[in-house]
Amino acid sequence: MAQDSADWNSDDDLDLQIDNYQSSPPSSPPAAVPSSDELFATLVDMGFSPENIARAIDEYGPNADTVVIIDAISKYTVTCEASSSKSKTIDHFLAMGFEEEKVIKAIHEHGEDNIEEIANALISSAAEVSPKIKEEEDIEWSESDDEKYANFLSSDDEKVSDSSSENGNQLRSLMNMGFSELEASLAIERCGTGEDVSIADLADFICAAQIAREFDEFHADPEEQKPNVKKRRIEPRREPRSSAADDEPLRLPNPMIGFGVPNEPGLITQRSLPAMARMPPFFYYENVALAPKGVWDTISSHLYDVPPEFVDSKYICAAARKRGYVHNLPISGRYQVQPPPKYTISEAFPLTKKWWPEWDKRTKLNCILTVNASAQLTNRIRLALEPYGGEPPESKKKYVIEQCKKWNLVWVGKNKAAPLEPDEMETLLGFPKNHTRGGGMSRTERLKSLGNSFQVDTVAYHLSVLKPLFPYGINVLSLFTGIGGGEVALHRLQIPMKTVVSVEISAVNRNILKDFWEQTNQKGTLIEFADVQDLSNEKIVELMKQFGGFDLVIGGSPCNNLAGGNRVSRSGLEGDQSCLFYEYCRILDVVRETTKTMRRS
DNA sequence: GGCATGATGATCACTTGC
DNA sequence: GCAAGTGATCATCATGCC
Repeated sequence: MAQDSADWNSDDDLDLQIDNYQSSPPSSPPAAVPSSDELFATLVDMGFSPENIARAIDEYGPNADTVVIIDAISKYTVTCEASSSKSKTIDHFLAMGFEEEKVIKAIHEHGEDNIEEIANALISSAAEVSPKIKEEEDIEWSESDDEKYANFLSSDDEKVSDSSSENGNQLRSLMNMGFSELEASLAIERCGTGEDVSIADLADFICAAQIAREFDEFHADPEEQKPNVKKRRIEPRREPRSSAADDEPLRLPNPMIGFGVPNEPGLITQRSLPAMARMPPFFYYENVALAPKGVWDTISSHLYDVPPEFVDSKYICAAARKRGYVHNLPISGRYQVQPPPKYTISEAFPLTKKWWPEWDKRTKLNCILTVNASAQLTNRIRLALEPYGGEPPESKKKYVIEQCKKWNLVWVGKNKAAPLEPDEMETLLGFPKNHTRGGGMSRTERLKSLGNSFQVDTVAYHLSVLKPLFPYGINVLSLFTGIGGGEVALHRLQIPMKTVVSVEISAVNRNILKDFWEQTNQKGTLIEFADVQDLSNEKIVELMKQFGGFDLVIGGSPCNNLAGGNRVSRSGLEGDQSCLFYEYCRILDVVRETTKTMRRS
């Protein structure tokens, strides 16, 4: 089928296509080197404390390499967690947002044990500074919170407006500490006022409320998110949950848009990661959303309790693809790779419009699978429709629509519905046209590999936050690489790949990635391995020492035993292929531990 | 031997009707 | 609230043709 001439990968010449998408700037192109403000905001979004970020930037300078900054923050965090040398009192007040210098001074003046006096001194000090109004951030509040806040304002107007009241003082004090008025008011409303409730308790309450939103920002019942006043800012790592019985099983969101997708409302730009998930490297794991019950609970529990981000790619491109992504990437500052994917079938394949019957209401295709309809089906549909001109009976329409949805057919002639060609699938999935062509791949193998691949635009949208963090390039460990969806995404984002260590069992898929690497004139190093089970811990450490560690561990383990289409062996994570998920966990753990060791030395 | 083709349900989430 | 119906799903395997 001919393609829209404006399509980003529609040129026949592969080199030209590559040039096309290399040179296309992103819609909101980030600076090559992030400003200190951008860096600060991104690191806050990653879950690092503002105090540690400021400390690291102060120590190494605003132009220091991002990796150095993260490294320094990690060290502070480790030190903080271990409470080895730094006073817990200092940590306590640093976590509340006070400046370290003033905290130390207050402790010196009032003694380390006199918490209340230290707090009062710091608050007085903060009040002397000219008021700095912090803009309302994207904090999710339930309707009941809004209602309570409104009631609070209406019923306690006098208290709030009375500058001499305890309530008003506490409100102002909390706002001076950088909390929003809404946060401060809710804390006062829920904790009460008086001598038995200190500013420190209120600040702790707000911090605890932020922690309480760590998990399941989408799914959790607000009633179940009552924060614990005594909850600490940094939680110890929880042991993997042995069964889903302890917690409510993960549920798929509707609409399935994760933390938000371009062109759709409901964007979320803040989340708090479990403490154990915050340390480097970044990881990004993908698999089918519609896995057997309990599978995603298991996956999440083995990946540091990070809740999956479920996204259906139909909200980004013209084909559905329901997937879960577990990652520790920032979610603020995402942008869509350019040019954006075609959003509907008619936009993706404009020539089909001419033949598309009015009674076929589809605007999106279903998920691209690993098998395709036979050419014979096109003939059967033609024979079913031809006797009726343009208006077949309902029974025929129903049969044809059913087959079209089942096999993802598009209209390419009068009464002629045909399966997608591999290059059309490449377009839908965000790959360069002919990406899977050659390399010794048969048509059947192309279909299988494409059916198993990432939707590049979706993955690129998630990975786009790495662009300002790695202006000088990134080291990637790519597990279950397939045809290189992650690498194509990074390339389309124009994030230089310094090193890619790829592990992929299929020889033809490895050839595809190698071809892509050469065709796109990558300057970095590509190393390919065949089997994750052969990638020993020692080898991983050796590679990391050779290349200076990995910044990103990306991959989607086999879904064969999870996918709904498997009628033979849908046996879950313990299946012959899908059990390789545990290899991803093993390797990620080794990378994390080695990263920690390397950065301490 | 390589490849295309077609037959083979189960599971899950969601909708609908009562 | 519950049961039945509906639709979607990164698949596997045997068979026949070239």
